[in-house]
Amino acid sequence: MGIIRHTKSVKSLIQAFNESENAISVAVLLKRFKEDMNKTTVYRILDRMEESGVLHSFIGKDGDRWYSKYTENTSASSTISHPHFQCDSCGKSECLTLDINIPPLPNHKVDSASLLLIGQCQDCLIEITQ
Amino acid sequence: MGIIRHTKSVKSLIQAFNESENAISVAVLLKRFKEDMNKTTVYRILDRMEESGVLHSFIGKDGDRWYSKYTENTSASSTISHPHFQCDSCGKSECLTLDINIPPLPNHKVDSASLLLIGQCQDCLIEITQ
DNA sequence: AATATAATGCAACTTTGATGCAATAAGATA
DNA sequence: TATCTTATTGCATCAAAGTTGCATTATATT
Ligand SMILES: [Mn+2]
Ligand SMILES: [Mn+2]
Ligand SMILES: [Zn+2]
Ligand SMILES: [Zn+2]
Repeated sequence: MGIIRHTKSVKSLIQAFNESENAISVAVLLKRFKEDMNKTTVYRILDRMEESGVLHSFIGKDGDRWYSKYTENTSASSTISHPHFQCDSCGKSECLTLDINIPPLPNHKVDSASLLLIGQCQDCLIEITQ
Repeated sequence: MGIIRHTKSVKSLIQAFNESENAISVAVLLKRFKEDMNKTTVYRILDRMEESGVLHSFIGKDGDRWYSKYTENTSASSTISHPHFQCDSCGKSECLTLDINIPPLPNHKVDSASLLLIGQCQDCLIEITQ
């Protein structure tokens, strides 16, 4: 196991996540840093940041991967990972602190869960109302 | 909107789903029918079968798509679609009739959910115990 | 400053899935 | 049964997403 170096590229990624309230999809990150670094580099930095526990990832409604930094709320919420929300209108995804109870599942051992709620986010609800 | 023809290829797919208790991933279907039909045909038949309401699909833990036929239990379980289970050991996925309650989410409108429980299936639990 | 090696860029490659179009075959009609 | 209509398929081609090997570069340590 090696040390993670604080390179220019790594700093850019960290900044992007610090500036964002919500999760960021790989597709968006690749576009955003297209001029600054190779796509291979983006993928590899995300891998490292997740492995080192700075970020976590989840699968969006269309099977695409999203990354988000950990916060006090989303960090150790439970053994089973916290749920996420993805907006059907604008596509953005957020980490949720919502506590979803998983009833016991006979004849199975449930270790984790990928819980994605889908609908309209606050911004998009306001837009519709107006 | 046209009529869905009961072709040789369509029959093969229907048979595959009728013979299977669990969901089947696109990857597995492509391999299984590699000799029998073009991959484009597999994709197109799955699209049609889902659109016509014979099958439904969901996203697996690695972002890959799975298909399964509807049953009395999984059909109209609720507005929010029923949960699924994917085994971390053997990779297979199943539809669940388990009822998972989603608490109200302030400032959001939740229309559907993608709920995937991950762990060990019955077969794999037995294997470990022995 | 010199060194060790983690990180990056680049090219090549694989995988997955979509698309346009000509050929085929299912099902309806006569 | 023969004919007809068009839904479906095969095939070639393409695009997007992601991976890998390796030479080069940049970071952190001494
Ligand atoms: Mn999260
Ligand atoms: Mn199902
Ligand atoms: Zn929105
Ligand atoms: Zn299993």
